[in-house]
Amino acid sequence: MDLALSLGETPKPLKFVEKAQKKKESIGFCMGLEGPGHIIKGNCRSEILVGEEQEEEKSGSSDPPVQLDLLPSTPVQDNIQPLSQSHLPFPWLTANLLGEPGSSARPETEVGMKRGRWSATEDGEDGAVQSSPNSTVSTLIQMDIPHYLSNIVYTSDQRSGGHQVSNSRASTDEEEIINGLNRKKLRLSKEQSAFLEESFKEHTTLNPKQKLALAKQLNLRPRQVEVWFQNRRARTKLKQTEVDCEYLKRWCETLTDENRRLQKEVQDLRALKTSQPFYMQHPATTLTMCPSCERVASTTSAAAAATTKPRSCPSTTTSKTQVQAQEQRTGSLDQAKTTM
DNA sequence: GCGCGTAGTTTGTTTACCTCA
DNA sequence: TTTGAGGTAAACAAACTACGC
Repeated sequence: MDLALSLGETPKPLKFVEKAQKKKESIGFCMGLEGPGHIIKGNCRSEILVGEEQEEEKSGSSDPPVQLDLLPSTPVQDNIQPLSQSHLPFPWLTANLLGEPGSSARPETEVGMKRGRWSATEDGEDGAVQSSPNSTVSTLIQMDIPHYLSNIVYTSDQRSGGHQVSNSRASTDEEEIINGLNRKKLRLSKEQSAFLEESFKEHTTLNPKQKLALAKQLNLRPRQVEVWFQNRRARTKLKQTEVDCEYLKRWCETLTDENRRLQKEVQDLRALKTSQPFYMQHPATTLTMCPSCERVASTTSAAAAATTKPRSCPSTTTSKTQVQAQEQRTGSLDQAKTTM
């Protein structure tokens, strides 16, 4: 993102900000400082919602900000409030995020925000910065988001922390044209991704209700949630395909080895056959392999026609002479092998 | 015709690596 | 030799399109 950030200078006004200001809309693209040297930036949600999204906005216009806490240290599941609404699409989805009518005093939900501020504790990743008051680099994003999530302000680290800011994608086509972009792509925050992953574990597909609830909870558009699930399913399938391919590859190698071994055995038997005229006294001999013991045995064509199982197979009823013949053949084969 | 899912594609972001001053 | 800036390619993910059911 190319933002002209400079300390001590007045940032260039953005066209769409100006435009929104003229419209007396809260566009929510905020820049500021969070302590000395703390650059604060972020593109805030300013979106002309249509259809159901617009309805959502209207429905919760007076609600206080929702505190989300996606801190890894506070697993979502551990903070699940007992579901008062059994119809909630996800067990870890707390009811207060669904914008209950008349519920002005919502309990806090722990999804990464505390008092409307992302904690963004992304420790463990190369130089990830905690967005604490002591952090040197943090991004404070104030999002002008739907009213049911209004006043949410969260911090997120910058590049070092990986995916951040991103949130609150939501410019209209008009704005995108203004910004010279046909398509804006903003990365979801780690918290959002983690939350979506959790929900994906529960359901790989979403019904409209679940999609809306998730979108609300994560402050994303339903379309974003939908796309995320689509891509997630695609990734899962791709991964599974790779695993299957790997398995088939190994299986193919095994079969190739087995085939090579058997061909070698056939070759040995043929060599034995030519070196021992004893076999020539017999009528047409067929080499067959017992599927159970994988032993190769020679049988007459009549016997082979009668059964596919070699008569020398230990698993079958064998006569004394057959065993002796097998032993004789085996011994000859071993002898032939040692002389090779 | 609408809604949804999938496959394939496009595009923006991140990151590692390299070069050079 | 070290360091930081800048360029580049690969990998990844978000978003889109076309198509089928």
